[in-house]
Amino acid sequence: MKEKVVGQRYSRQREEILRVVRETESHPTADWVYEQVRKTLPHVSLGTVYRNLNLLADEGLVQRVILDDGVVRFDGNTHHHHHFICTKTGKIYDVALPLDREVLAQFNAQTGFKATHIKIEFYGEKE
Amino acid sequence: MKEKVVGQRYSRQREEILRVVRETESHPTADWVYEQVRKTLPHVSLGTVYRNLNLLADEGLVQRVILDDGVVRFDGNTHHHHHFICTKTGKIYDVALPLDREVLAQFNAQTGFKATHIKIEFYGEKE
DNA sequence: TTAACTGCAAATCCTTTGCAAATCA
DNA sequence: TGATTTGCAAAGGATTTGCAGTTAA
Repeated sequence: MKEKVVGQRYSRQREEILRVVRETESHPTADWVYEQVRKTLPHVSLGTVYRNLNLLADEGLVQRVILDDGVVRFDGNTHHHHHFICTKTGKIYDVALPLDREVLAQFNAQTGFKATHIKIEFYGEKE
Repeated sequence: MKEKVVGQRYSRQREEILRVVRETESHPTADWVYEQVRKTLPHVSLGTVYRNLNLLADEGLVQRVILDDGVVRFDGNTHHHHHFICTKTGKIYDVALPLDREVLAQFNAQTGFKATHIKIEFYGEKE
């Protein structure tokens, strides 16, 4: 379905890049996305992948994720969520939990800051 | 006090680098540390700063901090703590709060993961 | 037609590394 | 002296950018 995917003009490359990010839960790097997209568009360039990932992230169609290792990854899940990182396998899992309000409230009460949002990373071995 | 600062051999450069990181609360980058150390050791090289920051981080004498912007920073505060990032100024504040156990417990109960530690970033305008 | 997009390659940024000289123990 | 550490400069890896050609609208 060649829908116009952002405010910009349609491009096959962008469509494929978005599809790849959406179809995985692996929180891929730009390079991994590039390798995948190459399977359907062998002449795509890495520059195009970077340009489009950034554009899609700016549009809010994908999320940029940077964890402790400093590696830039992308996530097709654009709902607000946190991450669990398995310390054994390195795998990253999306986790949504209704803890935010509570933690924010406690934090603001205890510190006097006015935090409005929060990002949590959980580490441990996935049971 | 030219104490032997790590398991390795003493060096003036390493001492200065550690001092600079300890004396600021600004969560500096390697480059900022380099500029500061240059004030007392004008011939220090950026490579030496990187080498020592990494060494000190590995020894646990400083902490490496990577937040949403992907920039690698260092923190002389080696106690377990979280960060508050002012969305207006970009300033990073250390925050210690006794919320971890609680959040971890709730998270594990709700998800079935076995998270053992947690990293929280708070965003908002500093009151 | 023409503004947006692409592939390519070069440039940039941050960090690491190899090496010969200097330094600590 | 011998092992570490240094400064320097070159190498590396990830990402961005300039440009001429291509393509969607």
